[in-house]
Amino acid sequence: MTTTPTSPEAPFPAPHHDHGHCVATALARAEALCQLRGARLTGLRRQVLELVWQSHGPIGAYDLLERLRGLRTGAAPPTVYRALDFLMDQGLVHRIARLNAFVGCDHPEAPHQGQFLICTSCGTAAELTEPEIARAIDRRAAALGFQVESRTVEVTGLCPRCRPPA
Amino acid sequence: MTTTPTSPEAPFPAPHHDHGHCVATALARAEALCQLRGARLTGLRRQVLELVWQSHGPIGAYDLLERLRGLRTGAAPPTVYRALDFLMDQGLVHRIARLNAFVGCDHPEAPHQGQFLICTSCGTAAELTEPEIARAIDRRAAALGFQVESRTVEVTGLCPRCRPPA
DNA sequence: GTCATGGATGAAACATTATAACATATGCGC
DNA sequence: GCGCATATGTTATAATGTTTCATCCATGAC
Repeated sequence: MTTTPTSPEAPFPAPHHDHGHCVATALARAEALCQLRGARLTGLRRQVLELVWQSHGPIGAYDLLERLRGLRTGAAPPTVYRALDFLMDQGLVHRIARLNAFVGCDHPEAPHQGQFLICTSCGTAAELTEPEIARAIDRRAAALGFQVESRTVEVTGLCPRCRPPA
Repeated sequence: MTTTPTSPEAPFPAPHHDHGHCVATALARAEALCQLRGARLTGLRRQVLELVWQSHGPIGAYDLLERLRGLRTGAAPPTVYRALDFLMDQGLVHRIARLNAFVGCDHPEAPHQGQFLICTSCGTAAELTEPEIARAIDRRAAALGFQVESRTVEVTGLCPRCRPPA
């Protein structure tokens, strides 16, 4: 597979890749994962997950709501937030605190917190899974007697396509 | 000085330390720093900074507003947010994205982004300045061609005083 | 001195993000 | 079918943050 725009080695997606394929893959994986876990990926939750993936970058809850209303009537804020809560519990979606926005997870199999590189120019967010970052945090925390529960790492800057060439 | 509860070596403050002293020190330092920079630490901004420090932990903008109204009449949300913007520009205050809250900075002299250990039990937040964490982030970002602007590192867990003894 | 200028604050309204509370529906085991 | 837990519908509200325009005030030019 030569076009894996969301693989760990190339977390920033190519500009014109077949994103429909990404979405389909993510949904299929979510389906399988929930079945395995006995979690109920209902129609609503599946729709919300699909919308998150379609956005192809961090998307706010109210933007999701607006799009969801194109798919079903009667959707309200709790509709979206509850679906997102489920999806986050399952590791299918991450929340980016700095942006108040949500993004699909590439590798939901193992529970984890995302580390993100967020481009301030084009808005894309690339997820990292860098053990060295987590280790550096954990070492310092341990030295201070702090028992780590979760790590939020959100880096802003310019992605390879948006940064000045030189 | 044997009681420096906010020194880099002991970022979690002792329970009963003289916090009034911390506040006074922070204000004096802010005063000197702004004078040096030609920045105007006005009465309002000074009051807000004092309230942030007095809270002795992350505090929300609307909590600050409520307290500020005890000191002056007519304060509104922009009153607080504008003061906080100034204080953040000067590095005197950091924002913790996960908490939508603000906290005084221990070492505002050099511009930096904070790294925080946030106790989910008692709510205190300890600021780190750990080059190794920043380096780990920068290494991975550089490998991906990402040009870093700012790094948000917010770790939740249990502080030494709240964690189970064993 | 006073006058122009720009930054700081006052004041009202509004925008965005998230949750509470309670009712209804739906799926699933028995 | 019944009963139960979970999921969803619905309304309202809370919490957080911004826009806009008016007014004030310190500072420097003249």
